[in-house]
Amino acid sequence: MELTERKKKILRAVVEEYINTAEPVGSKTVQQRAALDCSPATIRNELVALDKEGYLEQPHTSAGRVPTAKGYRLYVNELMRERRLSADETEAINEKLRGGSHEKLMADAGRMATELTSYPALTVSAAASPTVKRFDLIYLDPNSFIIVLLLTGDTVKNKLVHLPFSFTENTLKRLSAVFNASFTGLTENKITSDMINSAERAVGDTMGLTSVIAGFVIETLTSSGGAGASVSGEANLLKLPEFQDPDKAHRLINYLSDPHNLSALTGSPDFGDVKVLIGPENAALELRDSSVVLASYDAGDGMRGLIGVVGPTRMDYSAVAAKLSYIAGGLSRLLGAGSAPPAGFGKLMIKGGHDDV
Amino acid sequence: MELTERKKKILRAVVEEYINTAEPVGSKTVQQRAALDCSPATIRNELVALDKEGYLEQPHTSAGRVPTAKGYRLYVNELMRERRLSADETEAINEKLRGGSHEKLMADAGRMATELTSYPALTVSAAASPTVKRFDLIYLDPNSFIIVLLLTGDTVKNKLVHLPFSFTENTLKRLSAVFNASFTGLTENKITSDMINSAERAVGDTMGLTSVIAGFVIETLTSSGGAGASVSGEANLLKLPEFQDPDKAHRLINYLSDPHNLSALTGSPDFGDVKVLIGPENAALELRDSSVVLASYDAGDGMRGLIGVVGPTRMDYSAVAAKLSYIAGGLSRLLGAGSAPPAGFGKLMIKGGHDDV
DNA sequence: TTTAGCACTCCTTAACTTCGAGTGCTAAGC
DNA sequence: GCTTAGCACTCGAAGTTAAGGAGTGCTAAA
Repeated sequence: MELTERKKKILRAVVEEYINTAEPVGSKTVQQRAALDCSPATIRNELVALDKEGYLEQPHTSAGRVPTAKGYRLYVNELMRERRLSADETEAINEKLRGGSHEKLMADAGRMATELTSYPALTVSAAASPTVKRFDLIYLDPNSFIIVLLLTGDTVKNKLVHLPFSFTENTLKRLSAVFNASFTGLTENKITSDMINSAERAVGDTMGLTSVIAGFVIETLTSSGGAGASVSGEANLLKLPEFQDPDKAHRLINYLSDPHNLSALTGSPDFGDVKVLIGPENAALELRDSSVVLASYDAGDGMRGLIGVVGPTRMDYSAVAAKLSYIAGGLSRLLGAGSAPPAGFGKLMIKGGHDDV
Repeated sequence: MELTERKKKILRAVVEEYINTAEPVGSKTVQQRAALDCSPATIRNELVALDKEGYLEQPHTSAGRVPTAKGYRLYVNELMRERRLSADETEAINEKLRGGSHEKLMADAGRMATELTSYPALTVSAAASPTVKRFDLIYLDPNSFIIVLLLTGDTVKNKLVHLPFSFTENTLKRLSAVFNASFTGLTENKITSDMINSAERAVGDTMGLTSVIAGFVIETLTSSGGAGASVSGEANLLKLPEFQDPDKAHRLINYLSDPHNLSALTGSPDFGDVKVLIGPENAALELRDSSVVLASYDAGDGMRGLIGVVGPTRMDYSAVAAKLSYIAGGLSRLLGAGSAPPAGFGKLMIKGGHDDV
């Protein structure tokens, strides 16, 4: 059942006032805020109706109204006015978000999001199913070499290997050729032990070099496929009235500090533009009375990521969504595949990172 | 002026009781705890003396006693009984701490420290002055290549570079040779623009390839020299009675979340075994009513690092120091040049802060 | 020097009060 | 039928007072 225009106006007023003050909103305040041509008494009647329909609730009899998750949902879907960023804000974001490795960019973006929204920010990035594009072995001495893997998404991974037995540079060259020929373009689950065995025979490796290298390849593909996730600005929660209870804050911060939990948020498959999860809409128990706003970006080459913030359900969704969307847009632009050619010299388009594994 | 035996016993009892309960300690409790052959009245007289000498204080008249920073300092320096780890504890640490990259090990060690002490753990690692040991360029296509640097400390760094102009594999080979010849073994401040220019001439590079690469080398040496720092388990503070005030907790967590602040802790140059900084002994204002316990490890090749925890001044210094010392010993063992077994491993030696206050 | 005795201090907790914002309801007005 | 003024009522927030108790400092005697 569709709400009347007036009810919508009232609901909007309640939500917006509550977002600002964190105090239950009374009929008189609504009247002023919504600039309605009717008395507080009339508004009280409407409030009762909105209450019955589940959009609002009272902390206790004879207190003002507070939006429910359903109320926020309607607000976000229909009532919210689009918030555009000010020139200052976009400029600040552009300023902070220039180049660097994928990791650095994500960290900067997270800090930026925290700074702009004053909520904890989280970033998650995941290659859908990474594969090796290019494979190299760098010979150092008879017992050591470096493995360098170029993955889809232009991520570079490396590992320094010391072995208790010796080998020749030539062996490494052959191994490198074999791996480039047979292990590129494969996702982790496509690599079988048969393949490793046949590679071993192809180079005549009797010492297990092949399996050391294959092990690293598999490990890298697995861990890169798993998302890289991090949080920043958790401490900001403590300033919010809804987290004055240290226990409550502890539970949430603790939950956020486990990257595993963050990756779970990617579970939601629809990488749309901005996604808002309000209170109980969150799968995780720990997030049930908080809200999460997520914006996704596309780094090209199968790499996708999320940047988001976690805050109380009482959140300025409009402003937060606008900011995150803008940041995510910047990330897509900076990381995305369709990268425009660099402007001039010294302004290089540089991808990849300093990953040491 | 040296304290009498009895006063020391009393001080120890107060400190240890307060560590356990977080409540001011009364004369009667001291009597029981210290198993002294005198009445509470006698102990009260002694408490007054310890109070006057600055080892104890009262939150208010007619409350029990609480140790001052000076009291804790004496306790840590002289009164504390060495705590040895249980087999379970050492086993748990050995279990968690096996291999992996330096970063992974540090992260594991931090988590371990948080888990064992239930305080936030911090890790800081720094290469004294890293240099490049080996230099490689991997040709990908006419516009892209990967730079791979092997640094002292066996850290490998890489970067994928896309350029708006093209070059040949041969050019890269020559560049690689030149860099290996003239840029290895140099600390960041030894690299001059003259050197870069002459390298440029040597390969006949007119496009600025050389300066791109040199830029990365310098950037890498600079950022690796700067310490890598991180914290984990900040949320644990919120469970402590001294951080029930969200504002206080906020200030500290915020302070810890800036890696720059953590690196500052390395400032203290004496990498001894274990270092305890009690309350006002800390330089940072934000740490003035907390304590920090730091253990250092040596990863060989000029790499050194710290692992520590931050907690209330009311901290079980003995247990914390033992645990950190053991973890740091493990790190030295796993990361160290493999050569000498870390001296005094498992043995507890505490170097203190200043004797003022 | 030690200790029993005792008055005193001051925090903690709980019960009770006041205050006021905001409600729901009723009845009158448009 | 919708709106609105009026009014009694509810209930938390904030302040006040009172009781309880842990622990002290002091004094005087052993």
